[in-house]
Amino acid sequence: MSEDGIRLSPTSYVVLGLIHLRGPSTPYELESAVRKSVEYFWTFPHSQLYREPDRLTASGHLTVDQEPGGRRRKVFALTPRGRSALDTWLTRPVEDVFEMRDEAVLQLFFSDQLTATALVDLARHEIALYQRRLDEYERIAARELPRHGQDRRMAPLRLGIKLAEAFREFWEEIAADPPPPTPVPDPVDGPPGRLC
Amino acid sequence: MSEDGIRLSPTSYVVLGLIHLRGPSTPYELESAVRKSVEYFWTFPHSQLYREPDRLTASGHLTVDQEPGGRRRKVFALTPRGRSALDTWLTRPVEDVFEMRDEAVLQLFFSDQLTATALVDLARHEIALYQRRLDEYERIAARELPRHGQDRRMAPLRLGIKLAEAFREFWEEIAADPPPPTPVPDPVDGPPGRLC
DNA sequence: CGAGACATGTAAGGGGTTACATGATTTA
DNA sequence: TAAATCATGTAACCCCTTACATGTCTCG
Repeated sequence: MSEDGIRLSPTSYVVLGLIHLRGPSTPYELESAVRKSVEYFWTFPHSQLYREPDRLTASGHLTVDQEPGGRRRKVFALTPRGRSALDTWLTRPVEDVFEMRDEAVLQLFFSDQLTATALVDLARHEIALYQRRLDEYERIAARELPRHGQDRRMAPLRLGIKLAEAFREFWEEIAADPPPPTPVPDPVDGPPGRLC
Repeated sequence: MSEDGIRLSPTSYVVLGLIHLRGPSTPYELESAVRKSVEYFWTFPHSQLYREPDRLTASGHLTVDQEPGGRRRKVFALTPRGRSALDTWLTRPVEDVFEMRDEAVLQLFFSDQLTATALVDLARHEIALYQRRLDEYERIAARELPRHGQDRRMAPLRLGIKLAEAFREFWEEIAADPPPPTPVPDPVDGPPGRLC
């Protein structure tokens, strides 16, 4: 897709974007920037922040400058090509919408042989998780509000809160009124059910 | 984690779960079952539905029976071990909550140099995507309602609708009232902003 | 100056996506 | 019976995760 070689994944753009915001950075600095920024909606382990800049350097999107002694840190900087890749991406409409890909939801889908109480247990567990998640979000929001107010950097956080609330409400409904399992299909009459 | 060898991913449980629901199945049948069931919240390409059963067979969770002639289809069936893995998974609390991992949200986060109108374009695009998604969900819901009513197999769909609505509303707010870019930090006073 | 924390990487393996490739059935 | 479609798989690559491994600073 890109003229030469590598494919740029969202991870690539996180790296390019953060270096653009911060200026030349070491992987370690990127890691801490991630922790302070996108981590709440896009996590990754630190090893990626060492590997991905190398890839982007090989493809000409970054340059690297390594300290000769001491910690031999690698400082990565944007090249014009990297900058332009970032700009292009920013205005390219994304075709994929979200996917739930939520393991607990998968369990629910396949939960036919679970008793109602077991299901309620799962739901309560999820409620607790989302409540905790919401608490984290609120803490971040409170911390960032004075600096970021309602600017663009805050918007994803508002979305995160919206979504976590939706999940929590969903599981609360399940816990309050656990839906019955799907009746076992009678092989005699009618075609097999659609949602199986 | 499992006693011998392989790690079971959510994909593995989709395969185990569907075979449990349908009985012995070929990958092709699994594919069509996926299309009719979990696909709307957990997609995968058909190649996985050929590879994953092989893995699960190697680990003793499935057995395979291949037709000698014709299409030489492989029919996979649950073993007791596969069945028990499924049961265990069903009651194991999931520790991971959802992650947005939404590329458009990432764009928004890094959209500082975008004009308000360009941002509105992105938002409108997203609104259209989610509207389409919602239409699909409503179509599925209408189709399945008579058979599945309010049972467990329908619950994920309700969640999907809730979430897609949350996304759509979010982008509608962005489009109606595009937030300002984050002010460029003044390097003179104060530490660098948290959300960068 | 020793211990712990901070900082910086590498290696291996796996799961998933993309792409390729071909056999079998149906239909015109 | 040829074309189109349905059906069935394989191969390669790549990103990501997990795990390992080590060096450097800082503070008591």
